[in-house]
Amino acid sequence: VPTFGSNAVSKIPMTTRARAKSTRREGTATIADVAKLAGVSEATVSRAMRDFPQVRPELRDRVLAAAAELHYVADSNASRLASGKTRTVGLVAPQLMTWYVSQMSAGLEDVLHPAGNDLLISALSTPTRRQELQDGRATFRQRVDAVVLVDAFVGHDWVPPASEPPAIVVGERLDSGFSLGIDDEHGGLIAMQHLIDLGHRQIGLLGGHSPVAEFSPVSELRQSGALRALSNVGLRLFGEYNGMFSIEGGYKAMCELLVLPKIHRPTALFCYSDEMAFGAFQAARELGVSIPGDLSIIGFDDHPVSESVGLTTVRQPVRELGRRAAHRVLAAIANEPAQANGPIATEHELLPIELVVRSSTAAPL
Amino acid sequence: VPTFGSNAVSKIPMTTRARAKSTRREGTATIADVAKLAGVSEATVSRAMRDFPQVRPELRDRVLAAAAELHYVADSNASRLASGKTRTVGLVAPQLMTWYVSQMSAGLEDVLHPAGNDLLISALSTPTRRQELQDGRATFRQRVDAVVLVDAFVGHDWVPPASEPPAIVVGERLDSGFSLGIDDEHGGLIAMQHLIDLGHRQIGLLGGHSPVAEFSPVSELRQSGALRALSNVGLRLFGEYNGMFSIEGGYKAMCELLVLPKIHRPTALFCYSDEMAFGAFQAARELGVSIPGDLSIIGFDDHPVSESVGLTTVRQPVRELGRRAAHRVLAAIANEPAQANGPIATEHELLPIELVVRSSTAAPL
DNA sequence: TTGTAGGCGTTATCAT
DNA sequence: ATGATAACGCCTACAA
Repeated sequence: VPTFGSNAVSKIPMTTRARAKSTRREGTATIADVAKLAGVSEATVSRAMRDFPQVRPELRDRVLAAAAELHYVADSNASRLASGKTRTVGLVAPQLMTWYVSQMSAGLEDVLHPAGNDLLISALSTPTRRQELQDGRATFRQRVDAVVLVDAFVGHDWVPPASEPPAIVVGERLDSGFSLGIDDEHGGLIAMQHLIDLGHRQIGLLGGHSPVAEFSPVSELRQSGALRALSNVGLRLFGEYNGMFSIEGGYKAMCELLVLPKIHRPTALFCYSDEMAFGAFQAARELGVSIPGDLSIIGFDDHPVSESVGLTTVRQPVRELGRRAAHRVLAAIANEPAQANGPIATEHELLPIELVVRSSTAAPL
Repeated sequence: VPTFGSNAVSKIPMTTRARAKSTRREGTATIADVAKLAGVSEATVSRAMRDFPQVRPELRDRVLAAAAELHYVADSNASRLASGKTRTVGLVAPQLMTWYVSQMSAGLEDVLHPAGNDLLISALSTPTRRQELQDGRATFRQRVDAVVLVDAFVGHDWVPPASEPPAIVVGERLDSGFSLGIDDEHGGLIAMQHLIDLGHRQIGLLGGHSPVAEFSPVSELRQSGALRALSNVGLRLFGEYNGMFSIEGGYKAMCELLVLPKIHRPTALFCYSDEMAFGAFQAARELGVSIPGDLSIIGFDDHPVSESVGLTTVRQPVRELGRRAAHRVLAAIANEPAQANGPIATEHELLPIELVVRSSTAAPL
C-alpha cells in the first residue's frame, strides 16, 4: 500500500479502487484519476506526461504533482494500442544468450531504455533459413516498431520489405538499407599480419561455420584478409581446420591436429573466434603442447575472459555496435513516415577493430 | 507481400486496408476480418484462437483456416489491455547480461516462450538498495504478471507485497514465499573438502562481495561451509582475500598475494566464483606461479569456459534454475486469484550441485 | 492552450 | 455453444 505524499492535499480520493469489473490490478491510478486530482482533462494529462511543448508550465506542474501523488504510470498496453506505436524494438539472432548477443543487447539497452523503449528478444531456432526468418518476423510485426537482425545471414541482396517495420542488420553488409558491422576482411588481415611479423611461416587457420549461422559471410571475409596478408609476402596457408565457431569445435579440431608430430604442424594458428581459441588451448594443454612455445594462437573478438587466459586477439567493439545499432533504430523509427515517400537510404557503417597482443603469440622457436 | 494460400478460397476480401484513420500497420488483419471470413462472431474467433474447449471443432477449424489465410495474429497490446494479463514476466537482476543472468534468461525462455509469455528484462542500476528495488518494480507493476528476482538481495525477511504481482526469488532463501537456489553452504563444504582430501593444509579463500550485489548471502554461506569442512579436520583458514566476484577483482587480489614468498602463501585457493578464479589464473601466469604445481585452485559455478581452462569447480545448474523459476512463475500466475484468500505458500527449492574435478587442483608438492 | 469525443483490437459478460 | 456489446486505458483529431 503506497504512502501518499503529505505536502499535497488530496482533493479527490482515488476512485479506481471502487471499480469492480476492472481486470486491472487494484490500487493503480488511471489517467482519469490524475485528471480529476489535477483538475484538468485527460488529454491534458496525456500531453503533460509526454512533455508536449504546448502545455502551460503551471498546468504541467500540477499534472506532474498529481501523477506523482497517485504513483501514476501510463499503462503501456493502452498507450500502445491507442497510438499504434509499440515502443518496443525486436532483436533477432540465431542463438540467444551467447556472449556476443548478450553484449549486443547491453549496448542496445544502453540507448533504447533511456529513450523509453523495450527490447524484445527472439531466437531464430536452430536450423533456420531465410524463409523461417520471414515467418519468425511475421509474429513480430505488430509487436515491434523496428527490428535489429544480428548474424541473421539474410544475404547481401536482402531488402527490408516496405510493409514491415524498419530493420537494421548487424554483422553483414547490405546492398540496400542500413547495415552495421566491422571490417572482417581487415580483421583477418591484421591478425595474420601479426603472426607473419612475429616470423611465422607455417600458419594454420581455425575457421568454419557455426551450425546456427552457416550463411554468415564473416568466415569468408576473415579468410580473405588472412590470405591476402599471406600472399603479400609470398606465403600460403599451412592447413585449415573447422572449429564450427564453438569452444568444443575448436577443441575437437585441434585434438586431431596436435597429435601430429611437430614438424607437420603449423607454428601458429589464427582462430576466427576467441571461443574456438579456448578450445584450442584446452587441446594444447591436454596434449602437452605449449603456448606460445610450440604454437602461437591468435583469436578474434576479445571475449571477456580472453584477457585472463592471455589470448592475443582482434578486439571487436560489440557493445558499441549495439549502441550504434540502437541509434540507427531510433532514427529509423522517427523517419519511417518520411521514408515511405523516398527511396531507402543505404549505408554500411564500420566500427573500428584493434589488435590486442597478449601472451599467446610469440616468435617461433 | 505475403502470398495467400491457394487451397482455400477467400470468401471475403481483407477490409482492413481500407481503414484510413487506423494507426495500425496496413495490411494486417484484425479479429473482425477473421470473423467475417469464417462467418462467425468475433467472440468465437477469440475463443477458437485460444483453444477454448467449448468451441465446436468444425467452427474451430474454420476459424483457424481463416486466421491462417489472413496471417492473423492477435494484437498483444489489445489483448493485454482487455484481459488485464500482460503475458509478460519481468526479470530483475543487479547486473544484466552477465554470464549468469544470460544463462538464467535462457532457462526462463525455455519454458516461458512455449507457454506464450514474453520476458521483460530490467536492471537494478548499480548502487541499489531495497528502496530502489521497490521503485524499480513499481514501473514494472502493470507491465508484468510476475517477476523473477535474481540476486536481488531482498533479505530473508522480505515479503512480496500483496498489492504487487507475484514474485519469486532466485539465489536467496526467503522466510515467507517462494524461493529457489542451490545449497551454497554445501557447495562451500564440498569445494573445501576436495582441497583437504587432496592433502592441502594451507588453504586460502578468495571471496568478497560484488559491488552490485553486496547484500547477497552467498558469500557467507559458502564461507560457512568451507569453514565447517576445515574445522571438521581441525584446520583453520590460511588467509582470506577479496576478489569482488569479478575477474579483475580476483586478479588484483592474487597479484598482491602471489608476490609473497611461497612459504607464506596458501597451497590451495577456493574462489567463490569461476570468474575470480580466472583472475587468479591470470595473476599466477604473469607471476610465474604454476597451477596446480605451486597453487591449486577451485572455483564455483562452472562457467562456460571453465572446462577449457581446466578449472576444477562446483557446478551450479544455472539454466535449470531458470527453468524451475519459470515453472514456479507460471504456477504463481495461475494461482494468483486463489492465493488472495489463503496465506502465502512458503517453499525454498534447492537444485543439486556437483563437484567437477579438472586440472587446476592436485596434491601439494 | 485546453477540452470533447471517438476509436484502437481484444476480451469478458450476459443473453440467447 | 454462440453472438452482441460493453469495457480496457489511452491517444488524437477536431472543436473551442
